[in-house]
Amino acid sequence: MGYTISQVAEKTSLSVYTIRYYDKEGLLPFVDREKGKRVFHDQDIEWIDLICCLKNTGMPIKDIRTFIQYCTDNDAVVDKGLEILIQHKHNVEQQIRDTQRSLETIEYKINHLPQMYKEKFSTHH
Amino acid sequence: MGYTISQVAEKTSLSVYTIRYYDKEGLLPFVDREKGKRVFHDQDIEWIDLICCLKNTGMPIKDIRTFIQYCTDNDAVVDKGLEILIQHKHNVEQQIRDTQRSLETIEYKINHLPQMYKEKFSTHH
DNA sequence: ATTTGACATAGAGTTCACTCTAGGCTTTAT
DNA sequence: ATAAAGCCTAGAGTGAACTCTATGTCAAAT
Repeated sequence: MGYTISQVAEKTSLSVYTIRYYDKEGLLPFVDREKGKRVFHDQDIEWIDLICCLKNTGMPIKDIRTFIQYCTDNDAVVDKGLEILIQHKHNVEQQIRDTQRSLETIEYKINHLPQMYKEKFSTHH
Repeated sequence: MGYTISQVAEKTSLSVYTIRYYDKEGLLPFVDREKGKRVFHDQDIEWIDLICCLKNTGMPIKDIRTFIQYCTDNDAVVDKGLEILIQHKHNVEQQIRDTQRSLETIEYKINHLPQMYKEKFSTHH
């Protein structure tokens, strides 16, 4: 019943340091304490998974904090949290499109590298 | 014939500071000088575009430097540059898949946020 | 002739997201 | 009873990628 910080570190592949850092930064206001020690439950892991997703898709820590604050404040504000999540979803979709465009450019450059090389660096010109 | 640093800044939407920084970091060894001032040509812009693509897809500066060094050394090593580019292409493809998975998680969480909220924060439990 | 503007360098400062150290407490094993 | 392991906090340190400041040069405009 309840995980220690190092068990959560294993489960989430975050370091213990990072989890404490996230807590310090206000990302984990929902974590319980027992005699000063953090005790994590399954729902907490779900929240941390979401936090990791947001981080991995480029949301800065302070925006994640804002999101979590909206979610923990009260029912009225959870909608604002939802709004942030939906907006971020659109950002990530755009991000995928941008990365795909970069990928196309990289593929193009792979095919044209010898030529780019010649034009610029060949002793021949 | 040839662009100034601020013209290149406009074209690439990098700042003048960033371009100088990249040069300092050895990313732009191909840029000519005239009386101490950098003079950029169209091929240089193509190289800078590639550099931006690599940066935007998460390649660290020092790896970009290595790549550029391979490309500028001599014909024998340009193949090594090509190899790096192809490897990076695979990384980016993986990165897109990862981001798509994160996106799916975010979509799932959007649908389950009210429930996650209730389970953890509702006064009712 | 002087002022303005764009360029240059060296190096300091900033921000972000960790990552680690020092020092302390508490439970468990020997 | 002492040592080891695992938790805690506060705060210092790190590395990446800029971003800016100070200072200086030089060419063109007034």
